[in-house]
Amino acid sequence: MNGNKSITRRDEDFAKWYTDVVMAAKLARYSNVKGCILYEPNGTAIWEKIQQVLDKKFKETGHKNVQMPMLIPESLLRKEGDLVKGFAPEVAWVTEGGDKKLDERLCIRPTSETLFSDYYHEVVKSYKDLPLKYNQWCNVMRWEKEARPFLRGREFFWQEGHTVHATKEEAEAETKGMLDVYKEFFEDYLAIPVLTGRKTEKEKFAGAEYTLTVEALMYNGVSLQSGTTHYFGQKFSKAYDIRFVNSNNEFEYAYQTSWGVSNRMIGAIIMVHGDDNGLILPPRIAPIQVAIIKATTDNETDALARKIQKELDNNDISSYIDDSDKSFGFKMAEAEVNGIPVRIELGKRDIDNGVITISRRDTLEKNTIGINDNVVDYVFRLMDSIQANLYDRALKRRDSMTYHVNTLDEIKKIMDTQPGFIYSPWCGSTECELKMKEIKGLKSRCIVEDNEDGVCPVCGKKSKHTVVWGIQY
RNA sequence: CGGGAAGUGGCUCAACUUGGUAGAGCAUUUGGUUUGGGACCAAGGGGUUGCAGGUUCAAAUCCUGUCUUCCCGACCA
Repeated sequence: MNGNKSITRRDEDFAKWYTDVVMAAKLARYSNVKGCILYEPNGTAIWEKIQQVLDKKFKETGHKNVQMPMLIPESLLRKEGDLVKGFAPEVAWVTEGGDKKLDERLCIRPTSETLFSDYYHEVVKSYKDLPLKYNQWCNVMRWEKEARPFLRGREFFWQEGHTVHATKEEAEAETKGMLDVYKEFFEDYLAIPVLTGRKTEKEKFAGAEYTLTVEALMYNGVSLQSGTTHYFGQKFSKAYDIRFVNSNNEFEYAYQTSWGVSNRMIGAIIMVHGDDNGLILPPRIAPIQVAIIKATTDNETDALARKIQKELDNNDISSYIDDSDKSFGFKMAEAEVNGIPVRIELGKRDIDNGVITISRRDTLEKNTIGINDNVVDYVFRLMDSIQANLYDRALKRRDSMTYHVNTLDEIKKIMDTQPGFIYSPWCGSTECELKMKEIKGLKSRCIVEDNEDGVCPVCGKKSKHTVVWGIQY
C-alpha cells in the first residue's frame, strides 16, 4: 500500500500527517471558536469507549461519580495561592448574566480542585466520613494560545478524580494506586508503553506537594504527558478548611489527591500507532472491531455477511456491514483510514472456493480461512495478536529511542539525531533543569529514581536522582 | 504572546501582480451501468470570495483593522 490519498506521509511532515489523520478518519473538526474542536461520531465513539473502560476501573477501585458546576466564583478560586498562580493567566471569565454585569465574575473551570474542596469543607465532619473518593467526567477550559486537535485546546474533555483521606499514608497510596490504574490502562488497552515517575518541582501541578506522571513516547520521539496524579497533602484542606474529628476527638486537616487523564489519549493513539494509511486502533479500545465488506452483490454473500455479523455480535465483538453502493476499493480504504482492526472480505469467488478472507489493519496482512471454520475464534485470536503486536511495535520503537547518558555532549548528539527518552543523573536543581532547556527545548519528563552515585551533566555536582529528559508536546 | 505563511462552493486550488459579469477538479443530488483495492456515462444543485470598514463609477483583486487555521518559539492535560 502506498498510503491514503488525503494523508501527508508520516515521515515527510509529522505534524501535518497528524491533523490529516484526524480529519481523514473523521474524528474531529475545527469549530468557529479557536481552540475548540467538535467531535464527530468516530471520535466520540473512541472517547466513549475510553470512558467506559476507565469508569469501570474507577468504580472497581472504590470511586463514585459526581458532577460539579462549570462555573467557579472568583473568591473561591483565589483561596489556594499556588493554584491561582498556576492557572490565573489562562482562565476564561463570565462577567455578565443576561444583560446584567455580575457582582462577582465567574471563572469557567480550568480544573475543579476548588469546587471539590469547597464541597468537602461542607460534608467532611468525622474520620468516619473518610475517605471520600469521587470522580467526574467533564470538560474544562483553559485559554491556551496554541491549539492542536486532542493535544492542546482551550476546551478539553477529561476525567478528574478528587479524594479526601484521614491519613497521609492513605492519600499517598491513592496517588500511587491511580497512577498504576492509568499505566495498566495505557498498556493493556491502548497498547502504549508508558514511563512513570515523579515530576520535578518545576514541572509539578500548581498546588500539589508532588505530581506523578504517565509519559508516552510518540512515533517522532516527542514525549506526551498522558496522565497525572497529584498528592496535595494538606495544602487544599488548609486553604479550604477541610477538617475532621479524628478518633482521639481532635480536629485534623484532611489529606487530598487528584488525578486525571484527558482526550489527549486519543492523540496518543494516533501518534503511536497510526501509519500512512491512517488511524490504527488497538482492538481493545476500538469502538468497532470488525468491518464486514462485501466484494460482490448477491444474496449468497449478503446472507453470509449477516450470519457472520450475528456470530460476532453474540460474542460481543462489534462490527458493521458496509451496505453502501460504494466500490469495493473505497470501502476497504475507508475501513483502513478509520483504523478498524479487522476486516472480513466476502465475495462470490471466495464462497465458491469455500473460503473467506480476513485481513488485519496493523500489518495489512490478508489470510483466508475455511467458510465453515470458526470465524469468532479466529477473530478473537487475530485481535489478541494485533493488540500484542501494536504494543510490541511501540515498545521496540521506544526502546530504540531510549538513551542512558552521563554527559552533555552525549545529550547534544542525541538531540541532533533522534530525540526520545534520555536518562541521566541530575543534581536536582531547577537551575540545571533550565539550562537543559537550551538544548532544543529539552525538559524533564520525570524523576525515575534516587541516584547518588552519578554526576549532574550540567553542573558537575553529585547527583540526587536519575531523571528522564525529552521534548514535550 | 513573538516570528513566518494562508483564508475564494463541503475539500484542494485558479482568477489578485496590471480593479471590469468568480472558474476547474474532487465531493454532493438524480438516472443508468457497475462493484475482488479509492468505478464509469449523462444531467443538475451549490459561492454577496473569513468578517468589518475604507478608496473607487466599479473590489476576490488596492488600503486599514479584526477573526481563524497551519508551521517555528514561550505556557499547559
